[in-house]
Amino acid sequence: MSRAAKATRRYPVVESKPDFAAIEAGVLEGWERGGIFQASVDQHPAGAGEYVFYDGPPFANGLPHFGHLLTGYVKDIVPRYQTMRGRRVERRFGWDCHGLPVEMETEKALGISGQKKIVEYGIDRFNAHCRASIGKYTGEWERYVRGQARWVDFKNDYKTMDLSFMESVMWAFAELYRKGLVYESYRVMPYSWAAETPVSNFETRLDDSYRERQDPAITVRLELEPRDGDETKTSILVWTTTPWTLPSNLAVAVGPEIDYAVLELDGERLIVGAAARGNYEKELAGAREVGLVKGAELVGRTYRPLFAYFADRDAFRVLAGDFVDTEEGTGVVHMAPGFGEDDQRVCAENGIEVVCPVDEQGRFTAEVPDWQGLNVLEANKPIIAELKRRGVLVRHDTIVHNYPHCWRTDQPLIYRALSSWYVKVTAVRDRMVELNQEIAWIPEHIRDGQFGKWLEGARDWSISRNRFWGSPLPIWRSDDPAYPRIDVYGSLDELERDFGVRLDDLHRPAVDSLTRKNPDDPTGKSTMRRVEDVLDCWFESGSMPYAQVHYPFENKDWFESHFPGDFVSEYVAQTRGWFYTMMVLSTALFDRPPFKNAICHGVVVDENGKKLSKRLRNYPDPEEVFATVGSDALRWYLCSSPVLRGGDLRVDREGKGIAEMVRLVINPIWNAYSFFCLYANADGIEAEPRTDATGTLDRYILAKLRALVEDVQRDMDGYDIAGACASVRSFLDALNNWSIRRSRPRFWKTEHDQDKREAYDTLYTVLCLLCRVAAPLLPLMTEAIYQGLTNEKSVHLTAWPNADELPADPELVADMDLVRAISSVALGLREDKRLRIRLPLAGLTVAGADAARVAPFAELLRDELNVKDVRTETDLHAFGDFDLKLNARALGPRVGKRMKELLAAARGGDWKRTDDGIRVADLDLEPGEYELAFVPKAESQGSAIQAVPGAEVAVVLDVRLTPALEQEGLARDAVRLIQIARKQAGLHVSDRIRLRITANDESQQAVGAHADWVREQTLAESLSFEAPSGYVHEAELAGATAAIGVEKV
RNA sequence: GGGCCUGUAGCUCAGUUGGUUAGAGCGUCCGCCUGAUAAGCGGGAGGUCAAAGGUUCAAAUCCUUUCAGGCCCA
Repeated sequence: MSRAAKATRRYPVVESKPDFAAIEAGVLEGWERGGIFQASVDQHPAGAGEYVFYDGPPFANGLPHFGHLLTGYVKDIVPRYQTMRGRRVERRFGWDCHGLPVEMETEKALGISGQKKIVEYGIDRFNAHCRASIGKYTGEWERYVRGQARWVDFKNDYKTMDLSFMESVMWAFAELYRKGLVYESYRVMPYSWAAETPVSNFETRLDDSYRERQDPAITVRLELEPRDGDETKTSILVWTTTPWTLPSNLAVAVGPEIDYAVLELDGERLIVGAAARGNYEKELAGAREVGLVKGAELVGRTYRPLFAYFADRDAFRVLAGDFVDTEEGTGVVHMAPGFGEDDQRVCAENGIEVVCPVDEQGRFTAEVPDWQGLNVLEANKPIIAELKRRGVLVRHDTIVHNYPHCWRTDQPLIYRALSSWYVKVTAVRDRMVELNQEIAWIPEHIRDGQFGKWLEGARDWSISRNRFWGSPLPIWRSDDPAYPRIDVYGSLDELERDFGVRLDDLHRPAVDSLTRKNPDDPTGKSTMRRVEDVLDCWFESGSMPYAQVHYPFENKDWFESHFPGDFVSEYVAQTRGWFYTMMVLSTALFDRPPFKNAICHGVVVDENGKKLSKRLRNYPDPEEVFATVGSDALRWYLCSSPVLRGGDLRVDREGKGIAEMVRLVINPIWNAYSFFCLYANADGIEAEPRTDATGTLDRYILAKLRALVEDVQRDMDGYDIAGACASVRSFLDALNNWSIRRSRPRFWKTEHDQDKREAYDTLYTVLCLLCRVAAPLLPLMTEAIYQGLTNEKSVHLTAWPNADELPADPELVADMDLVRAISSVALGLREDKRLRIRLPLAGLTVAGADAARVAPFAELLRDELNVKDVRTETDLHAFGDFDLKLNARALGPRVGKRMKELLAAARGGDWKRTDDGIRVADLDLEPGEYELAFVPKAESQGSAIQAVPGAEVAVVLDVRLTPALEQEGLARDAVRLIQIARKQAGLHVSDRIRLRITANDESQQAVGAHADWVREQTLAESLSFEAPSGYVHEAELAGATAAIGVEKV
C-alpha cells in the first residue's frame, strides 16, 4: 500500500474523548519532575524587568473553598502571562500566622480559656503551642493549590511570625510613631468578652459573624425635670435592645429635625417621635395629642437618672444626634457613652464623661453593686424585672436581629470603651484618596466607589490587641506616672542598645522580659516596661510588601525600585481588609500607593444566590471536580464568568455549569489536536512551523490567529481575563467549524502534494500558537497538547507569540466571513425547501455588488453547499429590489429634527437614485449615510432567493431537480451508510475495505452509476452487489432496507 | 439611614461615545450534516430591556424618582 510511512508515528496516539483529569494529573507530575515552574521564573533575570506580584497571606487555618480557588486562578493566570511576556515573576506564598484564630484554637486544644488561665499556663508554652499549630493546614493548602495548577513558591514562602518579618513590622510601627501617626486613646470598640479582646472592624465582618439573635427590646420612660411653667409630669420614651447598658445611661439623643408628639395619657405627658407613635398603639391607646415639637426644642432639657449609680455626674441631658431615626423604637435613643460609638462621640461633644462599669470578662463591676459579677447579657433579665417593679417599663418585646458575634468563640460581641493604640489614619486620609487615583482597579468602579468611598470615610485604626500570639507593640512605658516616659523601638539593634540583649525571637514573653530603669526618673525607682498588647494581625498583612523582604534591614534598593507592586487580586470585601491596610501603611510610610493594578472579583454563591456553606453542601466538592472534569474546565468556568467584574457567580450544586466547559472549550481544542495527530500519524508526516501557506483556508486561519494574538494580548494587558477567554473561544469556532472542517479532504487525499503539506504545517502552526496564547487560561491542557505536538519541555517556557510574525489579511478574513454568511443563507434556503444537503443541486448564484469578493471561493461554496455550479453576478436587479436604509448614526447629527421625517420617507419608498447617489425626499445623501438592503422577488422559475444580512449580496439557489441529481444524491446517501458501517466495524480511517451491497434496484443503480466515486470515498478496493459478508450494517436507503458489508482487506 | 453594584429571552449573561428590526451561550422544538469531534451546523419559538416620569429628531443606553436583589457602612 502507498501509505508505507504509516509505520512511523511522530505524534501521540490521541483518544478523541480522553480522561482529561488523568491527563492533567500527568502534566502536574511532569512539571514537578522537570522543575518547570522554577525554570519559568529563572529564565528571566531579576532586576529591572521584574513583575512584582503580591500574594495576600491567607490565615494559616481553615480550608480553601471555591472563592479561594477563583482568587488562586486569577493569581496564576496573570503571572503566567507576564512570564511569557518576558518578565520575571516570583510567587512567594505568604502565611498569616498570628491572630485570634490561632489563639482560640490553641485555647481549645489546651482546654484553657481566658487571659488569666493563659498567664497561669505560661505565655511561653501557650505561644509555643500556637507556633506549632501553624503547620496544620499548610498541607491541605498545598494540595489544593497544586490541584488547581497554580504555580506558587511554597519553599521560599514568608510567614508573618518570622523574625525578619516581625522586625520590619516593628520598624513600620516605630516609623509611624515618629511621624506622629500613633496615639493611645480610650474608646468604644467591638469587644469579645469571651475572648477578652477587642475585635477589629474586619473581624466582625468575617463569614457568619453576623447572625440572628433574639434580644429583649424594651421601652422605658424617663421623667424630665420640670421646667418653669410645667405643671404636669412629663416623660420621654426611650427604646433599647441592650437593657444592661441602662445602668450606665447618661443621656438621651433626639433628631433635631424630627417631629415629636407630646401626648397626654392618664394625667401624664409622654414624648415620643411622631412617626414612631404607631409602634405603640396599644400602650398609647386613648392618648391625646397636646403638642408637636421639633427635636431641637427638646435639646438641653434634663431628666431624672434611671439608676443612682452615676447620679452625681453632670449628665442626664437631651442631646441632638444625627443618627436618630423613627423606624424602630421611639425616636429617642438612650446613650451610654461607655457602650456605643455614637453614644461616646455625642457625649464627648457635650462634655459628658464615659463610665464603663463592666470588666474584661463582660461582668458588672462594683460600680453597679446590684448586679456585680453578673455577665451583662445575663443581667438583662433582672434589670428588666427591676424596671418593671418601678413602673417605668412601658413595653417589653423581644426582637430577632442580625447581631455580630465573636467569630471564634461564637458569643455575642458587646461594645465597650477601652484603652487602645491607634494609627491616625485620618491624618493621611486625603493623601490616600489622591494616591488611589493612580491604581487601576478592575472593575473600574471600585476606585471611586467601594474603595474610594471607604477611604474618604476612613477612621483611625485600632491596632492593639490585648492578646499573646502576635507581633509585640514595641512600646515601653514608665511604670510610674509621676515620671512619664515612652520609648518606641524600630529594630533589634535599638533594643540591644537599650537593653543589652539581642533577641532571636520577638514574641512574648521573651520581649516582655526586656526592662530597664526609667532614665527620666531621678529616684531610680521606676522601670520601663513594655505595653503588653500585640498588634492587630491586619497591620502585619498590610506590611507584607516590605516585611516579606525584611526592608529596610535588607533589600533596601530592591524594594525602593520595585514598589508599588504590579498586581494584586482578592475578592471585593478586601477593599476593607488587606487592600485597605496596605493602602494606609503604604501612604503613611512611603507616600505611594501599594500596588498598580488590582482585580476585585465577586463572590461565588450557590444556585439560589446563597453563600457556599460546608454544612449545607450546596456546592460541588472542588477536589471531586479536579478528579472528574478537571482543573482547567473549572478555571475556565470561573475566569470566563462575570464574577471577575465584581458580580456574584452562581454555581449549581451538581457542577453542571463546570462540566459544560469541557464540551464548549476543552473538547474543541482537544479535538483539533486529535484530528491533527490522527492524520499526521497515518500520513507519516512531520509538520513544520510556517506561516507562508498560500491556500485561502490556511491564510484565513493564520490571519484569524494573528487577530487572536492581538486581542488576547490587549485583553490581558488590561487585566480583562474574561475578555481573553471570549476571544479564544470564538477563535476555536473558526478553527474547528470552518478551517479544519473545510480542509478535511486536503488531509485525507492520497497524494502527498504541496497543498497537503501546507494543510498540515498550517494546522500544526496554528495549534502550537493557540496553545501558547491560551497557556495562561488552560495551563494543563495546552501543556499536554503542546508537548504532544513539539516534544518541547513546556509551553510555559515559551515566549508570548509576536503577532507581527503572522500574516495580516483583513480583506481575506472579511471575504471568508462573507462566504460563511452566504453558506449559512444557502443552507437556510435548502431547509426551507426540504432539500437535504446530500442531494446535489444544479446551481447557485451569488448576486450583488459584493459578489465579486466571493468569486475566488466558488469551489469551496460548491463543495460546502453541494451544488454543481456557482456563479457570481454583479447586477442584483434581476432578482429583486432595494430598500433604502438610513444610517441614523451618521445622518442624525446632520439633519437633526428632520430625522423622523426622513426615516418615514425612506421606509415609505419616497427616494430615488440620482446621478451621484441617493436622494430621499429632497435631500441628497452622502456616502455612508445610507445602505441599500436587497429585498428578493418572490421566487420564480425554480429559484429560491434570500438576501445576506450585512452585505450587498443575495443568494439564488436553483431548486430544480433532475433524475441525474437525485441519483447522485442517492449514491451519497449510500456512502454515508457505508461510512457508518466502517465506523461501527471499528475500522481505522485509513483501512481499505472490500464492499458488498444489496439494496433495491434504484439504489443499486445509483451506486453503480457512481461506483468509482463511491469506492474512492470509502476506501473500497472492490465493490459488488453480492450478499454481504464481513461486518454487515442494515439501514434504510431509498425506501427499502439495504445491507452493507465491509470487510477489511 | 447612607454608599456602591445589579435588574435585558426559561437559565447565565453581552450590548461600545444615545441611532433604525436589542444579541450570544445553554435549554427547548424542527431540520441538516458527519472519513476527528456521543460532536457540529442551520432555523423556529421565546423580550412592554424592573416600573414611572423627563431630556432628545432618536433612550436598554443620559437624568430623576420608585421597586427588587446583592455587597458594604451606620
